[in-house]
Parts: sequence; structure tokens; C-alpha cells
Amino acid sequence: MGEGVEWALHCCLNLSWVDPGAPVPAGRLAAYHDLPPTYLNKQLQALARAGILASVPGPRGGFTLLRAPERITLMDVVTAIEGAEPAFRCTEIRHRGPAAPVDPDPAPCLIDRSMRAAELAWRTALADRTVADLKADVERTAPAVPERVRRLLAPARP
Amino acid sequence: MGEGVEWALHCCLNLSWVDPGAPVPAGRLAAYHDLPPTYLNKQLQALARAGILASVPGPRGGFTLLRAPERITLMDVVTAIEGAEPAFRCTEIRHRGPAAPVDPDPAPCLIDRSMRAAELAWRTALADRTVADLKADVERTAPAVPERVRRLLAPARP
DNA sequence: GCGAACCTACTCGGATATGGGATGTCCGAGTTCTCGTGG
DNA sequence: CCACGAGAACTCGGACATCCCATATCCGAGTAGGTTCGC
Repeated sequence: MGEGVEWALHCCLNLSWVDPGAPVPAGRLAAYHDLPPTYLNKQLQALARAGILASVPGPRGGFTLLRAPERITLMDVVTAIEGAEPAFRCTEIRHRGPAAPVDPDPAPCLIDRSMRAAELAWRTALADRTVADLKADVERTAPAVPERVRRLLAPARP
Repeated sequence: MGEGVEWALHCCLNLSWVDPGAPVPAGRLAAYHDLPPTYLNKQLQALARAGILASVPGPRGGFTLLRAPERITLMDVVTAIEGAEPAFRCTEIRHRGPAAPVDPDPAPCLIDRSMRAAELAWRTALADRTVADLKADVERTAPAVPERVRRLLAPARP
């Protein structure tokens, strides 16, 4: 799994603590965790294309959560970064080679079926957990974090 | 996920239908599904290293199931091919950059926690399903398959 | 003093390099079977 | 006819290329705000 998933999740969580009316530029989000700014920008673009973040260009621009944290599941973020295709893709090798039946077997590949069932369990677990859940848990276990995030992501006051 | 997982699963299933005392060479297993013989050999070696297959060299050699199909889970096969490391690996980016706490936070990363919980659900689903289950299901839905596998994987009779 | 036009600085967005791992191939070590030879 | 030994053929096992995608970077399009000029 790509490294950008971790970055995207942390960014969504951090954005859940700042004022939705004040966009945060990619560079500042990157500086918070010491990440490559332009590459993080790429991941944020993917989140924007998926409708999770809103992007505003120009000075005072940046990224903002487009939906409420309660409506952003971990599955949404993972799908936005990694794509919607399943990790295990059945290429139907049972229909190749000398064992290939003359008329294609209408029955589904049982190996694919099992692998997809397992992947569905994974997807369900991710879909059951939202950014709001993470937000609440962090606020309970580390109450100092939200204020620190707000301070470091806030725009520089001249 | 690598393509070799699909190959390995099909091979284990096919081997469950042949006589455990008669090893099947990699080339014949590859020919059954029209796969690159030497590359499939590489995957089978990984299965042998994991203790799933037994390999015997020389003429009349090949690969055999080392354990009973009931004792080979899909998780075993996936781990043998893909490795045991989790798909999502937390690099603790929360401890990097200006927000890094002076003494490392003993509390676990909650994002990592959620991702690992989801992956555990996936692993559990795979561990609950064995090659014997697949074997029984195929024998019920496609009774002609086992005989065909035995015939095509049997050693050539001069 | 006030308004408007211009200019600058800053941001996203996509097109462009690079490296590591999955994919694919090749040759050597070892074992078994076969064939020939001698008794 | 049988025992034995050398040879050959076949297999796994690991070392060696190749390709593709994740990673990383750079420059252009567009916009908001500040500045300056004219009235």
C-alpha cells in the first residue's frame, strides 16, 4: 500500500481541527509532518478529485474539508489515494491453457470469491470508521494536540 | 497485490487432487494454466520455503503438498508469496516536524490502530478459509474438474 | 483623498524525471533413470 | 542372465536482466491582494 495513504489520513485529521473557512496550503500541511511539499500536493489533489477536500487557488488559498468529518470514512480516503480496483485481481487463469473449457464456465472463480470476501471484510472495517471517530479519540487521549494543530496550521499573522 | 498469489492458490488447489506420493514438476503445473514455467517455479519455491509444499529434485521430481489441505489456509499462501509485513505501515509521521513532542508519545498512533484493525479483519477472513474448503466447493459445483486436473498433471506414461 | 488599473506574490494543477520492486529469464547443483558392458 | 558403473536427462534452486509503477520534482495557469498612478 502506498505511503500517501498515511499522509492523506493525517492531513484529513488535521484539517478537521481548523476553521473550515480558512484553507490551509499544501506547503503548510507538509511542513507540519516534514513531508515533501509538492508530492503531498499531489495526494491532496487526489482527495480533491474524490470530493473529500475542496481546493481554492491563489493567495490565502489551500485545502479544506469539503464534507463534515462524520461523513468521511477511512475507506473514502484509501479509495481516493489507492484507486477503487481490488488488491487481488482474478485474471481467470483457469480458462487458459489446455484445461480451458470450450464454452466459458459461467460459475464464478471460487478463489476470486474467497479473496473478494476477505477484501470486503477489510473495506467494511474501514468504512465503519470515520475521521470524526479518530478526531474524538485523539481529543480524549491527547487533549493538547488539537490546539497545537490549529496554531501551526493557522496562517502567519503579519 | 502480486500476481503470483493467484498462481500459487490455483497450484495448491490443483495439487490437492493429485496423489501426494507423485510430485508434479513446475513445468507441468505451469502448462496447465499457460503460465511462464520458470517464474512459476519461483513462486513455488516460496511456498516450499514456507513449509506449504515439499520439493523433490531430479527426474520424477517436482512439488507436493506438504500438509493436508485442511491445514493450509489462504492466509498461509498469501503470506508465503507476499511476505508477512502489513500492507499499511505506519511511519510515525506525527513524531516528525515541528509538532514532534520532546518525549515520544507512548500512546499508539490511532490511525495505525484503525488500519491494522481493518487488516486484521482481512487476515482473519483469509485464515478461516482453507484449501480443503475450496476443494470441496469446486467438487460440488464442477465435478468434472478433479478428474481433468489429475489427468493433465499426471506424469506422461511411455 | 479616492478609485482604478497594474503588478507582484502566492497557490493549485498537471506534465515531467527517477528508483525500487515485481516480473521474467537463464544457467548450475543434484538426483534418478537408463543403457551398455563385463562376468 | 545378472550386477555394476558410467552417462545422460530431468528437476529444483538461486543468480541475472527487464519493465512498470510509486515516488519525487518542476514549471505553467489563475487569482487575491497590495501598489501606484491619475483624477
